[in-house]
Amino acid sequence: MSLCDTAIMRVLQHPPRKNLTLTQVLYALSDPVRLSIVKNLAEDDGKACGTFCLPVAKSTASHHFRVLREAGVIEMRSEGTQCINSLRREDLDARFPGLLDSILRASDPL
Amino acid sequence: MSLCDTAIMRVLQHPPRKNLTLTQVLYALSDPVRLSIVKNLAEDDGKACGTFCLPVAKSTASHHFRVLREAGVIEMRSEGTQCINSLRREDLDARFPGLLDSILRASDPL
DNA sequence: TCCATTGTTCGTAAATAATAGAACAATTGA
DNA sequence: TCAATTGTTCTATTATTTACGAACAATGGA
Repeated sequence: MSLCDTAIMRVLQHPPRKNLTLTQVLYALSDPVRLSIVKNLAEDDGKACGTFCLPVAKSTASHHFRVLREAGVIEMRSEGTQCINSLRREDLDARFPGLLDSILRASDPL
Repeated sequence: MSLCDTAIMRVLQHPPRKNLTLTQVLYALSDPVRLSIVKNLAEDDGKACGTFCLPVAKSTASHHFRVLREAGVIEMRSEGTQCINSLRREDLDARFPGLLDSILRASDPL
């Protein structure tokens, strides 16, 4: 069955670009676990939640992905039983020029 | 009496440049009150705590200044009964190139 | 249909953080 | 010396955040 024909497709809310706020983005990135997710995506975009090696329980990881999504930092789309994540680079760059790059450069290498 | 001769001079702890951490700085700047302090200092450095128009009580403001100081974002020095604040631009730029600028550019004008 | 996989949600507990008022401390000027 | 100014610290309260396990839901393959 094609993905789009799926009867029940989880709809994840993403804030539109214009609604992104600086403080919310900074807050989302101020947690080590969440920052590591973003750093990981910056190097390898489109990864499923389960492929990240995080030092927290599954439910906690789910929470962190949600914080990133609601801040507008990542986009999540379900694909089968998985959840594919990607960085909202264009939106972040448009709204906060240079911010993401400086943060990625400032953080230690993976 | 000269400032340096003062018998009891409050000694404020400031983290050295090398100890600044990205997550701590991001966290410090993720609060609207603290971000407004930093934006204010970026335009008008060397202001005393009392000259900021903040929507919180004196003790709460004191807390926010401390968070900024302990994250290494601002430098505080006492001068008489006042506390003079300045942005640690050079340290921030050295440690996290472009970060402060992008944040100041991204935030709305005062 | 059954089961494994993947991730979310719920309930809850522990830790953090923001806030304010009151008391306090240091400085300066009258 | 006394009082005003400026800011910190203490204490308490409230709210938020992080965390986990258990239960649940959706998907896809055997």
